[in-house]
Amino acid sequence: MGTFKIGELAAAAGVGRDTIRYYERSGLLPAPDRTAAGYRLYGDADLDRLNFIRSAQELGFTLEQSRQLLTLQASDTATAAAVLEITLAKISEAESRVRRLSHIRDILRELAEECPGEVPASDCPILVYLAAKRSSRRDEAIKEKSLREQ
Amino acid sequence: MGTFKIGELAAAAGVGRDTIRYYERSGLLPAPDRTAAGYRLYGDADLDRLNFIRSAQELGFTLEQSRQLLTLQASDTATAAAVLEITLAKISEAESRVRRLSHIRDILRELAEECPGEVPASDCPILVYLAAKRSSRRDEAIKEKSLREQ
DNA sequence: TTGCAGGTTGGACCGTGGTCCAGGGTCAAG
DNA sequence: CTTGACCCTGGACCACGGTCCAACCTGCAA
Repeated sequence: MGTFKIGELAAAAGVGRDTIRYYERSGLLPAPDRTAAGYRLYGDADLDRLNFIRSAQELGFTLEQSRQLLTLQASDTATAAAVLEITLAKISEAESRVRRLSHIRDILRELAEECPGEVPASDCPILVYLAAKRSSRRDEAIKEKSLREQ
Repeated sequence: MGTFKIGELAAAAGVGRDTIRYYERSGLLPAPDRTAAGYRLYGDADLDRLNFIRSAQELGFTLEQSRQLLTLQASDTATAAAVLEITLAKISEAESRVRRLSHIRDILRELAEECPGEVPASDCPILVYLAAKRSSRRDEAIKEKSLREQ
């Protein structure tokens, strides 16, 4: 309840001042009122908005998606279905990342288990695996896309 | 068997020419011999090296880690234990990412299930969750570090 | 009045793994 | 001899989510 200068808002929300200005530039926070000297003045709604964004970030939403969610929240014509759509997409993204990471983890676990430790590095099954012909490791083209998304 | 120009090596390895030059700059590939005209000339060992790097990338290793693994492979004093150490670190990284992503996925699934779809967006339980006071959502400081690692 | 903490701006920079471009040189085929 | 495909270099640019900087201005306390 009340108005904050940028440093106060930053402290309240647990982010940096620069982050707040960055969010403003990115269209996540509205341009705030200013004092005569040009200082930004914020209110409780801005703190709520920042907290919303932080919660969304923790759930894996990008800033752009957070922006969309905030827009939906403010809309009086949008329905929950639009929010659900974004959420379902995020769920399947999380699912495929979990699948891919679990797969990697399993391969690494197997290799680590086989590794005796006290042999020369060049005999290490992990390096042998990495040096092996790639012909069998299947469907390169498919995986290529998901390399960025690990 | 044979020597390649950069385009041939790129095609054989399934990467771009620029990627090969980038790897050279980054110390992942040795500076190759050149023709009189300055063209880079590669051999089978370079193709093997590129394939090694690609395999390592698919297992989630960074280029820097790939470089370390290649160095260990080439060393005649290093033991497999050094490779194992890198691998174990990668495994626990994968494990914590899987935990985090699974947690997110579960929260989103729950919220999505509660969402009726045909209500105004602002009544959507997903948005309600994001707008809720953050006080309960625990241990902010701890999570903060892992935000980048999603 | 002076000092210092805070505010302002525009713009550069970070990591990661590339990708693209301009402006040139080279090489083999037709 | 020209055309086109390939090669060279140095440097800019991409996403993403910030972070930091210089150079300046403001507001409050001692």
